[in-house]
Amino acid sequence: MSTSRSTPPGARQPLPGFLPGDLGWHLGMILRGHQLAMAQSVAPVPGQVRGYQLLSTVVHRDPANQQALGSHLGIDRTVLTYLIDELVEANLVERVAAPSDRRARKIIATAQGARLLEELELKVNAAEQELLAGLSDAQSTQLAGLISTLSATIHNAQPGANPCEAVDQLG
Amino acid sequence: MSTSRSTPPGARQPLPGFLPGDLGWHLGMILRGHQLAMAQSVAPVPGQVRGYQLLSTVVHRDPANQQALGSHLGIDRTVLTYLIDELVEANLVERVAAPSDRRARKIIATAQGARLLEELELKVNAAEQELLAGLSDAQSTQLAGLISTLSATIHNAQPGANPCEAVDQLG
DNA sequence: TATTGTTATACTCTATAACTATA
DNA sequence: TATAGTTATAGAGTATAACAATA
Repeated sequence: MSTSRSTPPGARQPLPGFLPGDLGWHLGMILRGHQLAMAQSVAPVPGQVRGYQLLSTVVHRDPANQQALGSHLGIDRTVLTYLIDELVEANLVERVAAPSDRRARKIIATAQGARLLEELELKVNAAEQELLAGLSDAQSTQLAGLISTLSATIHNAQPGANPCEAVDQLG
Repeated sequence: MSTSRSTPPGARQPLPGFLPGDLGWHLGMILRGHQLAMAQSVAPVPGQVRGYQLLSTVVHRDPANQQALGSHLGIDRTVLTYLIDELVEANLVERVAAPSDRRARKIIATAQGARLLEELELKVNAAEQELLAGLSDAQSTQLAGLISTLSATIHNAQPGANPCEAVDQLG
């Protein structure tokens, strides 16, 4: 097991019971299950899970402009334009002028959008809890803490790819 | 769905510090980070992470036919054909006749494919450990256990979507 | 000159349907 | 009739480049 280059001296062993790459395999399976479970809950919003996440972000995180919104959602600005168009068409959000920068648009929820989000959150929460049915409350809490830590680490380590900090500047 | 509304009486509360839907958001961010980290490690294999996972599955799980392989990877049989074509072209795997069923093909690794997998697994493991750098060894082990349980629950609850059991019949 | 957002285009990924050869 | 695999086609999703307005 002597390596000429890649492995650093203090490299850890694979996760117990996991083959190399299994972490991604399990994550992918869980995420697919999540999207499938969510699909039914978020059906009233255009753009599936993405549309729901956009509405949720707009209401709860109040990003200052579309760029901040797109960064948080992890989607390109060109994709975001079309997604927003759909939600505007459905009268769930609207574009308003950003106060500080006349180039930018701020996305806010309409009354109808805010009302719909409240309804959907009940169903989404139920769907997520059902997804976690195989774990105890303590285990679910544990998992939530671990993935919070992990995702925070990741977007700090990859500032270019996911500059989620931008969304934290409330406006 | 027995009720016309939604929330069952014993529904649990959202995860602490999570908005409804945040579970998927965090999972998505971690999975994107994982794919990004893996991309460099698995570059020699065609088809990116999918190609690596295919090679790993063929070597370590020895699925009886393409359908079992595709089920495990969570990809459609029509997509799988093209992916296998690429790996065959690169001389990493080959199609052989399945012993029990003349309609089916079994995918096995070539010597070159097995050799490459061994090399890549060192890098993949290093990449995954780097992704987990923000967690202690104990926390990483904890996380591995939790997502194993979760993914097992999920593909049991969705037998149609992910019949991974089919891959367990070694052959 | 750089940035925000839009639009048009092209590319990738995935799904649908039709076909063969076996069962 | 049903299933394993292939192929061709179509669709969704995403990225690239060019543009207008503003900083």
